[in-house]
Amino acid sequence: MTARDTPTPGLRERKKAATRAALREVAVRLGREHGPDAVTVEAICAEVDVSPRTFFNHFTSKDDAFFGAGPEGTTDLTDAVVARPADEDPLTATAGVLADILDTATGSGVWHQQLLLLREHPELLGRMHAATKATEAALAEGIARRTDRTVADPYVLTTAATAMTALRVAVGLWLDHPESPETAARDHLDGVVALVRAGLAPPP
Amino acid sequence: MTARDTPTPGLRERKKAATRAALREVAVRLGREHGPDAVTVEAICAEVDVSPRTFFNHFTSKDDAFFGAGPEGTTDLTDAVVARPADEDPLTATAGVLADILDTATGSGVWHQQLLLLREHPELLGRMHAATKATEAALAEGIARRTDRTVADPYVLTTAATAMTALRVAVGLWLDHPESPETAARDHLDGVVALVRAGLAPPP
DNA sequence: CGCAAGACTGCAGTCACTGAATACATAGCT
DNA sequence: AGCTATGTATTCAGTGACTGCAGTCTTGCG
Repeated sequence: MTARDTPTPGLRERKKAATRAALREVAVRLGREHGPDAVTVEAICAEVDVSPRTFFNHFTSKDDAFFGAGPEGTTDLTDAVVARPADEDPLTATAGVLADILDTATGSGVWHQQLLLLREHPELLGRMHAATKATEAALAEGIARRTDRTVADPYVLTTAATAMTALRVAVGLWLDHPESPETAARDHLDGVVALVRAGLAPPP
Repeated sequence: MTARDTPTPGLRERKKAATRAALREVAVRLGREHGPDAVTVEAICAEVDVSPRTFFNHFTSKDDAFFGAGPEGTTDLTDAVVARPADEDPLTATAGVLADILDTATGSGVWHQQLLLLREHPELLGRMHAATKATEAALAEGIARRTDRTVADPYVLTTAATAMTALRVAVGLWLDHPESPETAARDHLDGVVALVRAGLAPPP
């Protein structure tokens, strides 16, 4: 969904990506072991064997290491929404894009660890909000183009915000039900979206 | 909505509350003037004439001074949702509670300043997320009691989350339209809720 | 008045984070 | 292969958020 143009991005960039991934993995693991606050940047860097300064060349803050904020293009999201089948209404199209992301994300082991870290230490939730907001803005942009409206339009804003909320609720449900198979995350999203589509009418 | 039990809480507590309020006010004002990062705790304390150590006796972090996190009871919210007229569906009842809060909040001058600070410096949004999450949980509890369900129920979670999202979008719209009178915040919320109730169906 | 509690202060220390100068490896060109 | 330009990692020095501790002063109460 991000970049399909670089089959071999060059040794230099590969090494950079490797250290970045190593830093994130160690950060998440240590965070789950001892709690995020108890983990110092120095400790993370010691395990990866890089200097603390290098850490901040990769991540703008310690928290950035915990949840990706990696090179996930937000403009791609806008295009993805626009590229959805024309017969889908805005909510369906947006939810579809999020569902696709969910399918690819559930395959990542680090992603699950990140979610568990978030669940165990809710104080980190706030830090992730920035990334969520960027995603929401990208979705709003796509919805705006699709419906020939502006990004300040109440309908556009509400739909984008609600879609992100649905994703959040769905992921929460998915985490709360570890008994179901991993592919169920998308199903949760579908269920939540169905509730929204019904106008949140009280069920029988 | 919070405490109506202490007519005169004693001189000591009044002075404490006064310094706390002074710290918050100065923090918000300086934050809007120079940006949150450029404002040092030392500068805030210098203006209020207390030691920096005292600052951290009142607020756990510098950001805590920017948005209240004051003694706003969350249990009251749960009761408020339950106490709504029985003929209202869950979404209506929840939105009604939020609308009431909105009405009282719009009267506060500091509240508006805090919102403007948030709008001008979105990186602070994340720090407020914790408070939002607590509010959402309280709403979910109320909805659960109202509908005779559990707080883990997808419908309950989705409704509470969507209501909070609606509030967020409505406040955003309100801030974007300073030309309308102050009482319009509630109207924005009504509009957003109406969109949700329609299942976010694409408008003509 | 005298005493206990609590709010405030100063100090020392840790750690997140930044800018600048530098060493080093890689990429691209000849 | 050799040379150069570019980007990455490192070292160093410094700022500022935040904490624990020990001690002072004010307030509340008997």
